[in-house]
Amino acid sequence: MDKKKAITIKDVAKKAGVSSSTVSRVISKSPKISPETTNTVLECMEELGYHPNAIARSLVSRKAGTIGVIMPSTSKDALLNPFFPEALRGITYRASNAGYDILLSTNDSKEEELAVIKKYINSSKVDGIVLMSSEVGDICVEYLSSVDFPFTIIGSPSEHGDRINHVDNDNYMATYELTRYLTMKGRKNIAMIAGDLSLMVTKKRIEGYQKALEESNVPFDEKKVYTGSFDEKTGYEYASIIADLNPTPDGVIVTDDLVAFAAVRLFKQLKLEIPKDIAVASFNNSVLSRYSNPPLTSVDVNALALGEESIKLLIRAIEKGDRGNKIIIPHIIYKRKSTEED
Amino acid sequence: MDKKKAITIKDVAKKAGVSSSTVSRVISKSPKISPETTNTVLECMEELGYHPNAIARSLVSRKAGTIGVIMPSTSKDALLNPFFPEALRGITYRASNAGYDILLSTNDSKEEELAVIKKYINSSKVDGIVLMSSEVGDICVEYLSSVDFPFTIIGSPSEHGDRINHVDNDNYMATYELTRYLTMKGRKNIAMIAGDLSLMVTKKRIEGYQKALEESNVPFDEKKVYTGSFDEKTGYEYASIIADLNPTPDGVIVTDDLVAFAAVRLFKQLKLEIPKDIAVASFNNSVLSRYSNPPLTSVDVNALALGEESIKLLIRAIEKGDRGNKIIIPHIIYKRKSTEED
DNA sequence: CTGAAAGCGCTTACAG
DNA sequence: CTGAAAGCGCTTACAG
Repeated sequence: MDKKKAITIKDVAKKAGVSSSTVSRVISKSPKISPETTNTVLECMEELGYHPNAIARSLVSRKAGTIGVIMPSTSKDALLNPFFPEALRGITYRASNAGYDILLSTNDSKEEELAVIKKYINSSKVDGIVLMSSEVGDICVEYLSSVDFPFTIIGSPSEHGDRINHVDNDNYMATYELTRYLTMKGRKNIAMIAGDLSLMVTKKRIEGYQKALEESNVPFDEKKVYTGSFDEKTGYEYASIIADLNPTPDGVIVTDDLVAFAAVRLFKQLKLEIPKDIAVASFNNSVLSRYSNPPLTSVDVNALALGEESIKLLIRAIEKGDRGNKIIIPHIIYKRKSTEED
Repeated sequence: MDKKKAITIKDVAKKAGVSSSTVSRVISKSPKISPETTNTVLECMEELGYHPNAIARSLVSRKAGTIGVIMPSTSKDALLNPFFPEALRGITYRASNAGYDILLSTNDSKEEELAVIKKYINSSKVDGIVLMSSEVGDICVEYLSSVDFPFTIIGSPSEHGDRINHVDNDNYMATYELTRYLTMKGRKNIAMIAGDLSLMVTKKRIEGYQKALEESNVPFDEKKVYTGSFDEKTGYEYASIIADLNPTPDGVIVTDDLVAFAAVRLFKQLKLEIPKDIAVASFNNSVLSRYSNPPLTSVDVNALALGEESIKLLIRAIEKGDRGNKIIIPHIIYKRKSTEED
């Protein structure tokens, strides 16, 4: 593939009878160019079909005009719920509005993520980075902080949070409210399937759950909090353990619809009625939760807004050097039949 | 944000006591550098913490090292099924293995897509482009062909397909098989909810459906093919129309699980038994199809492979100028209770 | 096997 | 308001 000789700023300059400096200033909308020259230059650009070369521009301006987005591809952060696509949509939307492109990377481990981050930064390909997931003691957060490169986390950092830009839900409060709602409905024996303990969000949610139980005078029993891997299979396994408890819990909080859905299926197999015998409440408000039988009560975390705000924060970090900003996106609890007896 | 003075090839050259040409050659693994010089240069790079600047490299090599991915964000291509995230995973995986980064753009219309494509190309930010969806008479396909820029479609082009790289399923055959399978089960009155007619995939699927009916001596009736917008609401509406037909069809093919799921719910509301009264078969094999009650027979299109192969093709297009290659990814029909009476 | 030089397409002080 | 010149950090013929 040989590329044909590109039309450059010089061609435009020659045609317009000005210097390339002037053309450059027209491109960057510098105010000190007379309207007339601006116009002739603009016309010449049009006629020649000229387009600025972003690469050359980056080289001298030392701005990539690009934001790196680091996304997990599997595992801990169940990729099956619409969280990531939705957040990504918010990210690309805001970024492109602000004139940034998105460099996307999906990775299977934190080590891989770190390698990509270093590559992006060292090769000057990006001006800032969005981390779409973070865990306790996250090595990527650690690294980005240490080199003071502009970045934002979707989620919360486990350490020095006052110096790290992040956007998150109030997961403590969301789970508190969800649990309180169940206890208000008279549930007194509530289990939880919580996800991977290495994730900050899991910790926060367990805290909210515990707090709500305590306030409701329902004893907190850490044995009834099931953590670890997080997929359909886990949903089945934990659900069957929960069903076997004596007495059987009358409520379960599950932190993802997909897993909740699996649990519901198992409960139904065991002839447990939902919500009569056991209420089920969940997170992410995906299609699954709406269409499940019965429909699942679920917390909508507003992934779109999380994505959008992460970019707003990042751009402030890039352009103004802002650090340590935090934005909380409101959640909404959608109450459905899985917790509401008729 | 002022960036600290970067460590450049010159610093390495000085420290190693060689010219920057030599350092450059070491970076690009040019064979004509002696092992000794190579080693000392490598050491110096290590000691100085040197990393090549990808931007500068791109400028002179005229290669961006980046692939643009154009993704629809809404509408016609129901974003709720895991197709896009999965395909994206295949794309990023293959691309990063081949040393390319991914520039991602999500767009709400073909006009927007075209604008982004032009921007990517004109600003030299990408070496090639993947189109994740295409419609009949697609303006992006038209443009990319006309400028002969390397690109691949996931799906099929409506015109001059012999010159356009694309990877697709055999949607004609998949739907043919699915329909035949229903007629073999004794279904004689099969409706179809097919999706947006402006998409190539919709046309192909309708053709396969028609062919199978004809071969089964079941008359094809285009009135029983429901096209147009494609979401949960559509699923409900068309399903209620279908249920009202006289006689009521004994089978329906729906080209997406989410829509099928909505249809199933409506049928159940109307006390139609599935599959006894009406069999339902669908596409995409998402979580929904597995967890639906009853589980849905669904065609798995292997989005991951579609993504991976699209990149393989694109890289050949970029690096070797290949055009007009086509790859067919095998589909798998997962037969489940929605079409299988016990 | 290695170096000096030109150049990729821009921007930006500096000078006028 | 405009231009000449230097430079961003690299690669690549050309020459030796």
